[in-house]
Amino acid sequence: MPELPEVEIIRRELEPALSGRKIERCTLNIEGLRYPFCADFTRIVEGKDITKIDRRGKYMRVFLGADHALVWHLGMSGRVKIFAPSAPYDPVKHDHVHWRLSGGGQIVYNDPRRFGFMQLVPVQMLEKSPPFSTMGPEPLGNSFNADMLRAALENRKTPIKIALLDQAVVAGIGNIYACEALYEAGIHPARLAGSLSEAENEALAHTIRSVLLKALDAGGSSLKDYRKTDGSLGYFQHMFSVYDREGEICPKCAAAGNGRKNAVKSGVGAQIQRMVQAGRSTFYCPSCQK
DNA sequence: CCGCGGGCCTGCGCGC
DNA sequence: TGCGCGCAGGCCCGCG
Repeated sequence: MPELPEVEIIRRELEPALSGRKIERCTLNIEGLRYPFCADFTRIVEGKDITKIDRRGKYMRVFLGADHALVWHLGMSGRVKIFAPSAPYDPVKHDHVHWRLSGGGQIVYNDPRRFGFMQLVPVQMLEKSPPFSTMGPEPLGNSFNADMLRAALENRKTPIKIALLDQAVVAGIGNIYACEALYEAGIHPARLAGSLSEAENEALAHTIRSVLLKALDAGGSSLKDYRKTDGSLGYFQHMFSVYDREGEICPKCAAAGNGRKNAVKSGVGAQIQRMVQAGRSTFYCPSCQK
C-alpha cells in the first residue's frame, strides 16, 4: 500500500497524538500480522514513554522508553486510525491492534491483507539490523543527489524500474512513484539501470524528489486502501500521469501535439502502455520515455 | 551474487 | 444476480 509519501503523512498525523504519551493498554486481536507478535509484545509496549516517532523509507519507528523501537510497516493494506479522547471507537473487521493512550486517545491498526507488521527491536540494534542496515538514502533528505543515485545504479543490469523498487537503491519508492518518476524524467522503464547517462541520472534524481514532494503536498495517493488517519482520502491519484492510466493519451504528448499545426483538438499523442516487469505492472509512454 | 517468480492474505471489479 | 478469475500500493525466500 503506502509508499513514502503516504507513510510520512501518517507519521506526521501520529506525532502529535503519540508524543509525550504512553500506551496504557495494548490489545492484540490476532496472533500476528505478516509475522507473529513476539510473546511479550504487550508487556514491552505498555507503560513506556513514547519519546519519538520517525520514518525511514516505508517504515515508521515508534521509540518507547530508552531501549525499544517499534518498527511498524503498513504492508499493502495497512491503515492507522486516530481517535481523540472524546471520539467513540466502533471496532470494525480487521482492526488488529488497539492502543489506549494516556490522556484517553486511541490508536487502531487495521490491515485486511496482513502484509504489514509491528516488530520490537532494541534501539541500539535498530540501524544495524535489516532492513535499515541495507537501506538506501532517503530521497527527500538533504544529501540525496544524482551522485548517490548513480553510485547505486552503476553496473546494475536490472531494468531501471525494478532497481527503483529496490529499497537498497533509494528508500521508500514503490510501484506508483517508480512509474511516475521515470515518466517525468523521460526514461524508459526497461532501460538497464547502469546504462543511464549523467544527464538522465540528474533528471531522475530530481523527478524522484519532485514526485514524492508533490504527492506529500496532495495528501498522498488513495487507490483501494490508503486513508489518512481520520479516514479521509489523499488526492494525488488524480494527478498521476501514467500510473493506472493504460490507454489514455500521454499528457506530455497531448500538450506538445496541441501546439502543432496539424494537431486535432483531442486524442493527440501516444497512448500510455502497461507492461509487466518482475510480475508487477509498469505504466509508461512509449513515445516520451526513451 | 544477482535477478526472477512465487507466496503471503483479503477484497474488489470485471466478464461470463 | 452470482461466481470465478485476475489483480492490487510490499517484501521475503528459494531457485537457477
